[in-house]
Amino acid sequence: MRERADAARNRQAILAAASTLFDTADDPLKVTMDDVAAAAGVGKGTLFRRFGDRAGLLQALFDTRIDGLRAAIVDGPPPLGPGVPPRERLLALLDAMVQFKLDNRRLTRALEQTSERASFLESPSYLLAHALFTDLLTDLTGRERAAWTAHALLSFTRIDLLERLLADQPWTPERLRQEIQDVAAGILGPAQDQAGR
Amino acid sequence: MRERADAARNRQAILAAASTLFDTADDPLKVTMDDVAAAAGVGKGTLFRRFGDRAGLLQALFDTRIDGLRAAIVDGPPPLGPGVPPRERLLALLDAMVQFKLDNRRLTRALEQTSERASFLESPSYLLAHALFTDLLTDLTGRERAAWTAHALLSFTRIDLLERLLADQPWTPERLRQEIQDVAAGILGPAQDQAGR
DNA sequence: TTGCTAATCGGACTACCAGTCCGTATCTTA
DNA sequence: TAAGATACGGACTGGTAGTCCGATTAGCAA
Repeated sequence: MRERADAARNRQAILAAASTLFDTADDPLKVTMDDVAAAAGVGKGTLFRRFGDRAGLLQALFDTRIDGLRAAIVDGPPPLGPGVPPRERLLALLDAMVQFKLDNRRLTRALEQTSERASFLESPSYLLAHALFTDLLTDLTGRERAAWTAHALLSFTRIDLLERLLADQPWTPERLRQEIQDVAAGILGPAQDQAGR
Repeated sequence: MRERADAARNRQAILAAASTLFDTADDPLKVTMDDVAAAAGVGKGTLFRRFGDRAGLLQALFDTRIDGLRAAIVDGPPPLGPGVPPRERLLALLDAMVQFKLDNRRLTRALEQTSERASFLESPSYLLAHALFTDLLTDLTGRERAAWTAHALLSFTRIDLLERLLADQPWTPERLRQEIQDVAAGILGPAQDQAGR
């Protein structure tokens, strides 16, 4: 059955209000569900009925924002899309993820630090990224090492680490991205194709 | 002025009780400060006066446990102690840290997931490890890249990542440690001197 | 031993927040 | 337009970190 008109309207109002709140707040962890409900002009019950819990709301917000990137990866043009040599594609994907998280840093922080129990290592977006990375890595490092190497690369994109680095004086986003690329390139091995290891 | 006898006694009682509680609990995040106070046979006020807050208690516990490792690093024998070539020492240190965190996994989990505001990236033990790693890396990768590379290596030791991997069927602690060593070796670049060891 | 003072004790109390509940209001469809 | 299904909202619950302050006790001097 379709969602009732008022329900759909409220869903949008909540997403819009939450989007602004989390982006604006200095500390997104301090944005409460009451804040969101109030800003959306909606009761608390409505908020929870729509999104289940805090993590659900954050994931929904994150999903709408990351959709463009996901599309670009699934069937976009190079270097993110399919049909690119694994090594290049992995580096491009990693860079795109870093960029995305920095562009959405407050929301990302809220998301990665909210889910305590099922850490963000279990979240749909992480699982998806890990599956894709593992697949691409299988060609480069062999099946054995692919899974762990994928985790290793993804661990560079944790928002607390990224933000911590940017808080240090000499780091700019550009320099950070470049260094991540360098280290990642080291993990992937020399550019020349070497069969297995 | 020295700490009063009853205060010192209570500090020990609290540390002992908390140690047991955090190690025993399935989910150390569910151990409350009330639990600790009750188990130690002490009032809540006493607990907070001694350790400031939850993070302070956890850090104090962690510090007592890690002290042996710290001593081994500062002036112990090879391969952890000083006087070892940077590359070897870094790999040994990394492995020791992984091992330590796994041996103390519940406490480590409580610690790394408790400090929300000042994430564990600001904790004394992380800062110490990062400083040491950066120093050793300066010889290997140059000053420029040392700081970031240190973060990259340390990101492999996050307890949620380690535990997540161990939860997957095929991973044993030994295999995990070996894979971490392999990837870390890749980051550090090929060994300069003779092959094999 | 006795008495004095400052440090310490303990548990009731506050503040805060995620998530629930249920009587009321609104939408949908026939 | 009326009935039933769905959604609304905000008062309420439960649970936790951290505070407060009157009662207690250690440490010390006489």
